[in-house]
Amino acid sequence: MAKKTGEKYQAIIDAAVRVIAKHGYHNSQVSRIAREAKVADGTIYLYFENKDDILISVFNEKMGQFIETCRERISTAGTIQEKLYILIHAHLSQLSQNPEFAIVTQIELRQSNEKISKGIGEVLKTYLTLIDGIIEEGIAEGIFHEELDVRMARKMIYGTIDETVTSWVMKQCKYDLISLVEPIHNLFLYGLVRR
Amino acid sequence: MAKKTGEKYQAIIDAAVRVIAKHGYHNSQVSRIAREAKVADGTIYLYFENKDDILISVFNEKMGQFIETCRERISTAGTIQEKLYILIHAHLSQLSQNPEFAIVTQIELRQSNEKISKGIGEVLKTYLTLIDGIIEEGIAEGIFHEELDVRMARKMIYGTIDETVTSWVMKQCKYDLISLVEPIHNLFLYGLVRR
Amino acid sequence: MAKKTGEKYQAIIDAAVRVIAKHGYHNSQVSRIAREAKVADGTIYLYFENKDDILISVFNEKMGQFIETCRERISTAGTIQEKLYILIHAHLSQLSQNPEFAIVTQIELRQSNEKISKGIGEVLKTYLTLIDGIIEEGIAEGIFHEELDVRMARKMIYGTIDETVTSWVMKQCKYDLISLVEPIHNLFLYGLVRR
Amino acid sequence: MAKKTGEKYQAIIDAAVRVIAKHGYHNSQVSRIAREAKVADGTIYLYFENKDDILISVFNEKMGQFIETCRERISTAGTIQEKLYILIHAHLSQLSQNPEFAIVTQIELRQSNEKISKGIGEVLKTYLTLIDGIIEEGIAEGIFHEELDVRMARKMIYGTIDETVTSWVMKQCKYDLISLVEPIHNLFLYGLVRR
DNA sequence: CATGAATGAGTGTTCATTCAT
DNA sequence: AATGAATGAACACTCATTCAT
Repeated sequence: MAKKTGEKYQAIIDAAVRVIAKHGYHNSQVSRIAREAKVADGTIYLYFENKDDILISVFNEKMGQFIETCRERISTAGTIQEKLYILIHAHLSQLSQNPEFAIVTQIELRQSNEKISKGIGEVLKTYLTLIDGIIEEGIAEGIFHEELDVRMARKMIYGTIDETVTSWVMKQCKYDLISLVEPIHNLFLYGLVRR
Repeated sequence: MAKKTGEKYQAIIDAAVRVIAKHGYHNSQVSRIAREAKVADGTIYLYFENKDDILISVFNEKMGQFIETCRERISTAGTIQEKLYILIHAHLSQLSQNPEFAIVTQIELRQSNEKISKGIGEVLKTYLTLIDGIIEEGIAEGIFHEELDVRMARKMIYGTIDETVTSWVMKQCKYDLISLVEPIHNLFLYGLVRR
Repeated sequence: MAKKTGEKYQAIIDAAVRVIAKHGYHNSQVSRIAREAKVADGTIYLYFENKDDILISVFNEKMGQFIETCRERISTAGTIQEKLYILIHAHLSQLSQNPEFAIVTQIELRQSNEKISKGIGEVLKTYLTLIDGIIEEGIAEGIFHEELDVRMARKMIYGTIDETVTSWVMKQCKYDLISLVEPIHNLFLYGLVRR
Repeated sequence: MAKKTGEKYQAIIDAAVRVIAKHGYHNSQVSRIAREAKVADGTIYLYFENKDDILISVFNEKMGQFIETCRERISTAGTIQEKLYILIHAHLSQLSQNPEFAIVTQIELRQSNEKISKGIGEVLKTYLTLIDGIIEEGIAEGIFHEELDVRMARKMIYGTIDETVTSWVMKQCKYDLISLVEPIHNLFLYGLVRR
């Protein structure tokens, strides 16, 4: 029914990101996205089931690329510590370079409804699995604590980075996000306590 | 104009938490909250400016108590490590005992609009300041790394705990949250890397 | 049920005129009138059947005095021409001295509903009858055209004066109303055509 | 945004006149007008900004034609006296033939709010200017008193005719309005006093 | 494929009125 | 007589979705 390809499909996805970033989720009417994408309102429904589907697709498309980029970069790393470093860096640098998308993921998409949350959850899982992989490898290599709770460690990593980006967006993306990679990396590896 | 005391005020606040937790923010009509609180629709507006004000008040009232409890418990602790432990424990145990409120804070309130976000931000700041205090004290006592970036460390602590609670709520609050206090505490103190 | 005397009755009437003149009919809530009269909302209903009754009573009370004043002044006049002059003068001077009441009669009360219109009609009739008396006397005395249609002449007199006051109110009561008595009088007596 | 043409636009305008004339301004809900016009509630908002805009448009559309008709007919007249006669006749005959519109202009539109009054004022001014033209011409031709106050004379003419129509509407449009043209004309030209 | 005019369900808020005290 | 907290009916407007062209 809804065909998920074609240049109009992409145009709508891109328009949606721009509109949501600019006007906020609650002011992103279908007709506004249509206008921004220079298509008719009805055309939207040739490519998307409904409004939620636009939002979910936006996230999937963009997040898909995001994760792929992370995975590729990590694969170039040597040590576990480097992989973790690259993960943090890839996450922050990508959002840093695309503040509009950052606004959408950190703020606007969380203001949406349950159905969207679920749709998003699916893709996020892939990302979390990527993090899990690094942690498990670290344990297997004897670098990380062997009794580490993988899911817990993942929550620390994801939760910390996510909170960092949210703070940055809330502060109008005014400061340099990349400079935080190093301190985050250190916190993850060695924690708060001095030796 | 809107008087923020009285038993009806409390009844509405409590009804709002129940209704939002059960039906979600977007299905929490004023009339539904009124019915749940056993008052007339119009009565709501004797105690609250508007719908947003209900949400903000819910958060302020409940979060106010939450923070106070955290602060009190922390003041009983001896070492910095204990204080951090108690913070994590207080946070998780309180939400653990009130899953309805947890749902509201972790999911529903983030789906609200800008005005609500602002109202919430104020109170949250108090909590973050509480965390900052612990970190600064840890540095001053020479227990934490002296070059620690306080705001970054705070983001790790808050981000990790927040993500932990969100995960728990998303998984229907099925598992024991308190058992996570210990691993979180260890992660915060010593990080991922084995010595 | 509603007792129409007492100092609170008067206080409410006066408060209503002030509130309506200042905030307009559609912004004159019962509670606002009550506050202005320094009585409780419920007290209003000890003196008035309902909101419409306040409005009607305002008009009756004030218009009653208005008509009485007109009648008294006219009785002092000698000729018919003088009586007509005095009528115009009494009408314009009274409203001129009380712009608040003028606003209420010319603008606000006409924005009210059917029931109020009817209540007002009753009192107005008394005024129109007063005008009729002058016209009939004029005809009887052979001063006015004998074939004059009394009701039509009355409509001219009332319609012209009323339109004059409305214009003046719409123009913020900025100019002198009394100076119009003379030209109106001339128009009534001799019409437009030169002899 | 609101496109002010098309058959649905006309249908809504006409429905509004019927509904308001029948049920009164305060009982003319948008949904009622929509039902009468056989369109959906939302369709109203494709053609009108808001409810007030319907009322204003009703007046402008109908009053526009009204004024145009008056102007055309007057242009066929010879003497000033004839022009005045035709003005009165055109005014009364048009409303006489459309009692529904008469009810709306004389009663219901005056019960509306300030914004509507303003919208209406604009068009009315055109009509008053038309009257002014006749008076000025009468003075220039030496037929009317040279010291005539044009604005005052206009108020007499408009006020008298307006009051005449209002009376007629209040009396359920039961008697013949046209038969009043002659006496009104005489009053305007020669006033009350016999020569 | 594409259009965009038309649809109509859904809801926060006001305020005249009541009545227990 | 007086109060004022509580009531609940009423309504304009938005916007996701459809479908005839």
